[in-house]
Amino acid sequence: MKADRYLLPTLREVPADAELASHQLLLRAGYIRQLAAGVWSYLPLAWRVIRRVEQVIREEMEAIGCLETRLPTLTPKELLTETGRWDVPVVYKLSDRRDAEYALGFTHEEAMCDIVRREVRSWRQLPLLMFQHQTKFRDEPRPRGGTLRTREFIMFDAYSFDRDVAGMDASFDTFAQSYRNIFNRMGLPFVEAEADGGDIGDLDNREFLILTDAGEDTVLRCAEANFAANAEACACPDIAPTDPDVPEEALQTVPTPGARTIEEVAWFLKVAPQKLIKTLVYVADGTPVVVLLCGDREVNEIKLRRFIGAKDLALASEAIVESVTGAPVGFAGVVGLKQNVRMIADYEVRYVRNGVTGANAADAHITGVNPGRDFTPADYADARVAVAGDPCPVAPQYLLTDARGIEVGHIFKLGTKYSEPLKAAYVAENGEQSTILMGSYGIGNSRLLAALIEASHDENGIIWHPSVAPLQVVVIVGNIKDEPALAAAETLHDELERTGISVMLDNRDERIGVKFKDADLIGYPVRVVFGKGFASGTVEIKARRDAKDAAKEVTLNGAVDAVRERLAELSA
RNA sequence: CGGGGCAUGGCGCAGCUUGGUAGCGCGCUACCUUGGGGUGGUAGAGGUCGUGGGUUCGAAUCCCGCUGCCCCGACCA
Repeated sequence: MKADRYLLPTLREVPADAELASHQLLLRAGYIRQLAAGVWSYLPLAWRVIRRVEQVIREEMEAIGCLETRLPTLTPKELLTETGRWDVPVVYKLSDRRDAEYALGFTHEEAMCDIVRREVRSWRQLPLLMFQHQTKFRDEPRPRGGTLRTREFIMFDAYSFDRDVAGMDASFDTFAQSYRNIFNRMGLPFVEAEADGGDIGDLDNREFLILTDAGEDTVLRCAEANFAANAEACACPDIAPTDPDVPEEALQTVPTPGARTIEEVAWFLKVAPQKLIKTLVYVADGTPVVVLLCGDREVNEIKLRRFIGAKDLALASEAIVESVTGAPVGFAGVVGLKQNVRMIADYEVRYVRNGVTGANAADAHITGVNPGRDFTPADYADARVAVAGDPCPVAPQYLLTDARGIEVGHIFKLGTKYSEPLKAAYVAENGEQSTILMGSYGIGNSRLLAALIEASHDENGIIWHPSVAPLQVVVIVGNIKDEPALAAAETLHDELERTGISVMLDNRDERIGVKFKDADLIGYPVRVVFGKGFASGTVEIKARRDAKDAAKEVTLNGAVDAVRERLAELSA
């Protein structure tokens, strides 16, 4: 590759719209350009990285016998109607000239399962693993962070089809290990976390994240127990406090004029927020439910919805709150609700002694409230959001710490969630029809582009791992008017390419400082300079991650070997 | 969808308060110069000031509507 014939639109200044380091560097180093909100063009350098990423994944898929396919982007409405996913909010819809309707592919469980239901007959054909690399379309409410969250993005997605649960579990484990191999090969430090499967599937699932402050997700971790979970899915164990027993006080109604929020009531009554029993009214599939939490806690609607088994769950409207409690919003309480509705309390509420709760009447609260004596919830459940400082769910003697993370991969056991409605079945060994069990596995390739940079850059630019770098080596000619140097650099460029090492020859008529700056910005793992030492037969070799002045002189004859050694060392 | 911000040559910005010839730096073109971390100089090219309307003799500037983009939140298969 010759720089004078390449598209290298590097920017000296930071584009105003970019906040994240990865976003700024992708723009400044000439990798991407924006076409619309959440819609990005990949310039030649970025496309090379994407293809490298795809290749690493492809090789790991071949290693586990996962077959590469390419499914359509257009998905007919009828197929998505079979699984009830035509009307999910992120779908881009379009119609043809005969008014037939289609979705732009946002994921491919249905399309992949459709092939299997048509072509797979017998247990002998299972398990079957297939994958593709493809552009997905999702009408994101808010794209952000360059290629971190976009409306059109490149994704690896794989699907497993198994005979039984044991097979599905084995496939899941196979992919989990494959993911570790993939990210390790890219030199990407990652964490595996228990996660919420969203609507895609609610069986076992696991996220692969890289930890960075730029991340959108909060990960809770326990180093001692080697535990990690996405905060939205992290379990909270039911643990009794070790506090000494406190005698129960009598109920007392106290005036709290205008104090509606937890903070206001806690301040007004001079009690700790965790003494307050927060009383929330939800509507689950049309039925009101009262949820109780300690005042310093937030409800985890994902856990709550799952516990109730509801399809829809949302905070009740003001009118419903008033009809359930008989009081304006802000004064709901556990004692003396107007309507008899199901009451679900978070585990912690069980251990509240002499708590405070709304009086179900305007401008009043009740003190001395004790569970068991004054109210009895239908259920105690894990209903709150876990936060840093909470006990670890697997080793409660340790406390969780938090960190931000970018989700780069997610794997799911799907069971029969899609194969059942789509009627994907096979004839088992015993001659009976049986439903196929599925798994699905995704990696956001274009998001990975940003994540790799978040995980590896400095103030001068990107630092690529050789496995994903757009080019392995940049050969810089200090001054192209030095014709022997230029000629020798061209020869080295050709030799390196012949040995299978991708290389950019920076033969532009620029000062050497410009070439150094661009090389650092673009992030080639290894740099070779034809400069001062060339007259005496040497060139300089330096890895991008080395210090500025760490270049080593090698003889021109030894340059190819030296580059190869350096790359091997960087790849380890 | 709620809150905030921005829109002026390719990029970064000033000009707007107080209406009167559209400006700066970088980049780009040509030539000279320089040649180890974005060299210095000379001469150039390039802008319907996001868009529609209104006020005015006159609008980048004042008023109203719309659109686009960014950030926070909601949401996020």
